[in-house]
Amino acid sequence: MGITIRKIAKDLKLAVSTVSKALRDSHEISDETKRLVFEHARKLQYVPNPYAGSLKNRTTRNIAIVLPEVADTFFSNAINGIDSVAQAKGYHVMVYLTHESREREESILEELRSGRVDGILISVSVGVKRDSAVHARLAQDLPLIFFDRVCDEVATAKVLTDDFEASYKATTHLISKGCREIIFLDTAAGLSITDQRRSGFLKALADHGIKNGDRHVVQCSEDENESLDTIQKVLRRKNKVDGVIGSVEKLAIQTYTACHACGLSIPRDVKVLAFSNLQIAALLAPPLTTVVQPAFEMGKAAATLLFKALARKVDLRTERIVLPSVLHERESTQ
Amino acid sequence: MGITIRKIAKDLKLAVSTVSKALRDSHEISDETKRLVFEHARKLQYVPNPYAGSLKNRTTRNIAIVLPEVADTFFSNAINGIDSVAQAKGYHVMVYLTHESREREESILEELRSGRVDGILISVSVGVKRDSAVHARLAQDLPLIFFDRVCDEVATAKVLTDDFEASYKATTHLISKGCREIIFLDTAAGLSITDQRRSGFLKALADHGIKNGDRHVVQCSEDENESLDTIQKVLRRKNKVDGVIGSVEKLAIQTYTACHACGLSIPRDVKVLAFSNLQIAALLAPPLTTVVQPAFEMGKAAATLLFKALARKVDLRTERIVLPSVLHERESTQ
DNA sequence: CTATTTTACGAAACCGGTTTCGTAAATAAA
DNA sequence: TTTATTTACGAAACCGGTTTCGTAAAATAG
Repeated sequence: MGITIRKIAKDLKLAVSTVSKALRDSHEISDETKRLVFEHARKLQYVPNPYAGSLKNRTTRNIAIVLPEVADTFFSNAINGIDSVAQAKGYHVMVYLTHESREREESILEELRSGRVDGILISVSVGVKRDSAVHARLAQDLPLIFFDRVCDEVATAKVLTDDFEASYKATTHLISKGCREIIFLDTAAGLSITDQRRSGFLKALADHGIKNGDRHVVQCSEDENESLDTIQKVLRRKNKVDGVIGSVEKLAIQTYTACHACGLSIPRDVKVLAFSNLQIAALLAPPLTTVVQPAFEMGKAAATLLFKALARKVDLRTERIVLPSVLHERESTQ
Repeated sequence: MGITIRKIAKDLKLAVSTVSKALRDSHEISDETKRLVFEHARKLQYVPNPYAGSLKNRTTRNIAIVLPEVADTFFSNAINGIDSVAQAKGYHVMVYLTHESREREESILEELRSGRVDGILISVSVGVKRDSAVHARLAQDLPLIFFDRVCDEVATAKVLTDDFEASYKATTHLISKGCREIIFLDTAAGLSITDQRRSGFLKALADHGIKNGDRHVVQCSEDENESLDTIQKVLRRKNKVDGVIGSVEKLAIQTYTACHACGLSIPRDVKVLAFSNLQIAALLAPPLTTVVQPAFEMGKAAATLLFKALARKVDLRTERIVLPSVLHERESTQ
């Protein structure tokens, strides 16, 4: 059992309330008494129980990050951004991994209605609908902010990148390099971000006179092997693919693996480009052209917004922040 | 304000204690009453406040992971391993990033004595002494388990890899490939793991008749640019370096960058090998030979141990788990 | 010097659960 | 039928803080 405020009160023959007030530096307490209390608290190495007071003022100084996975450079950098703000504000970060399971995500959110955290930052998993009732209800109970992967139709704050524009630019880049038979590797379920990226892709194709854009979109699986298989089949088909866009990081890696397996040379046979935050993209064979999202900044922006909401300084329902991605041209699209 | 047990009691004209017991399926309550309570709780979407009861039975179902950073494949995979166990046990995971700052780590640990979490899994940052008093004291207050980077002299559980042996093997591998002028890139401060790895390296050199092993150890900086600079200088020195071992992942990446900058060919001019969990090591130019730690399993083992401790089924002071690393030979050491 | 205000502190309620203990009613044992 | 034991529930204390409110003593005003 740790040191409590009552132990200090007893030792000093003071009332608990006096000690509590002294520690909170209340004007009701004399400087002399405060000194005594602080000194004794320090001697006993008193650390207040965070959840005791939390009951009364219903605030835990905990926030939750809910995301598909942590072994992904975008997400881990976003966590860094969030953590940088949280640490500065004296908040604690709880991490919840959904592993791209809608069911798991929903049960986690259900649990978070309990008051374990004061607010939530979330990047939804595949399979979550854009008007998810679970997310909508949670957003009414406590501050909820979407970052990157959002539920468009849930009325709360969103922190995004310019996915449509970035994808349009990336596609144009491939076209300018001479690609005509470009494949857009899509994720299994409709993620908000890949929807945007696909739209940008299709618009670019259309604007450059490439017909039947839909034919260029390939649905991949969540299962790694299955997905790898799909990509290989596509690369081997008759009308030769000369460009590939990976809509998420994983697919870029799989594309490289698939090209190696099919004996295709990047960028000679096929040019590859991906949405990815891999720091070592430049060290790959060959260096990979990437659309890099400002992951750290997005996390930071989302967290900053959350703390504003906790201070009731903003109405989350109308907040929407869009940060720009950057295209890094490298050898894979030379 | 959420739904409380008192609200349910009032609605049903029962005592709070009755509702509490009913919800916990106490034998003191009749099946009929339980049914009523459960039904009403469900209708009201009651979610118990986790910290209310936590006051009485001093348990939060929260555990903390304290680590240097999350944007690192070893750590993010370890988190996955920990999370897999925690989720299964119904525990919640708090993540604390130290960013390799001893001061920050210590202040975090100090805060964790408050009862915010039931136990701690930690991989210490550089600069933490092997007999850190802060860590030792915390280990007395609540279950603390070191994983990977440990404080040898703090008497509590440790989950490690066979760093000495793995490094010995890795060095032998380089020697067998003809390397004589092998450089061991060490981290700035003495981490337990790099100490072990350095020892294994030196032992292998000695066993193969290479004198003055210490001359082969190069201290790198925590600062990325500074470290890169150091590596480049080493690569350019007169008695040509023909092998490099990166003791941590970051250094491997920097070595690649440095070789590119110096115009050195891997593996022709210099063979490179690193302790790294990068999944895409095989896609680098050239594919990197790595010593891979069982990150996920280590996290899992550490978490499992923690839950055993929470169930008072083990004495952490004597626990020590060592898992094997695996050497993946690739082109960088061909 | 009395009346009023301020200062400094204590008693107790409260937050939302859990747990102990007491007890009326129902059931079983004698 | 009387006594002993269960059964099913309620009252209240408790966990460790915060906060409200009441009040002696000290300071200030009149």
